[in-house]
Amino acid sequence: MRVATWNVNGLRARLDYLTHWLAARQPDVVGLQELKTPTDDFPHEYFADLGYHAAVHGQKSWNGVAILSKLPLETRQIGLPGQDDFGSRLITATIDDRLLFSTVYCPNGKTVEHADYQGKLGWYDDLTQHWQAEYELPAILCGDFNIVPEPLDTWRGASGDGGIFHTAAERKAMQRLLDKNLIDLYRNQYPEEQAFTWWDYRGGAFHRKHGLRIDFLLANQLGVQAAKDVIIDRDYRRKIDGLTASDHAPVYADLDL
DNA sequence: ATGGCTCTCGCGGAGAGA
Repeated sequence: MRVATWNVNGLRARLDYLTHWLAARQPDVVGLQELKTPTDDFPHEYFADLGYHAAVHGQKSWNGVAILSKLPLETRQIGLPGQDDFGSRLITATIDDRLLFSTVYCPNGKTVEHADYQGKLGWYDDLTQHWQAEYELPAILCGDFNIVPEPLDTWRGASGDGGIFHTAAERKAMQRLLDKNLIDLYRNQYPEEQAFTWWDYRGGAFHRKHGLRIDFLLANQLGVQAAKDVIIDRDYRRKIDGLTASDHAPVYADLDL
């Protein structure tokens, strides 16, 4: 089973590009973030024609998450409890009764001085409280976490410490979540590798290798045991057939499930 | 030091993103 996460930066703007990627990589389950589309406007029939069921938690203009699945899926949770005011940022489903799959779009925080920064930390605390340390199924928690876990995960290295996405408080919040028996699949497979999942659109950041690793596939122990290979799909951060990419690359893993 | 691009809404230009 191939599972993936991708912040598409606008579902409607990315529909042709996303379709190209689905055809090329043939993922079984995809967590999408930043739909910027209301739930009722989600193009279910379009994805059905591509062979995907969908569970959707959308919103006008901003945020919005969804799960695409070739296998039957059953929605388990829509929205992070207690955090409705922060937008549509979490959806969870079981896939074919074999996998618990949750995808999140964690708040950005804007700047360390902004009120949203404290809100981001609170949102993380609620996510950590919501996530169970033990699931009977293999479980994946994936998405755009908007935190750089360690200096290796940013082009700025240790000189980035203290800036938004790079603060000690954010890293502790991330660690408390990981302490719920979650493993970062990419970092687990590549302990020393520097690889990014996001590059600013501006200033040729992609070609200058000025990126961040902020999109993760986290897994419980059963999920880690099933994981075979993890790929950060940098090819799909480039323009393809004149189509503009998201500023995030997809990340996918093959699970022996 | 700053902004550098792209998205949405909606029809001009502002806000958000990371």
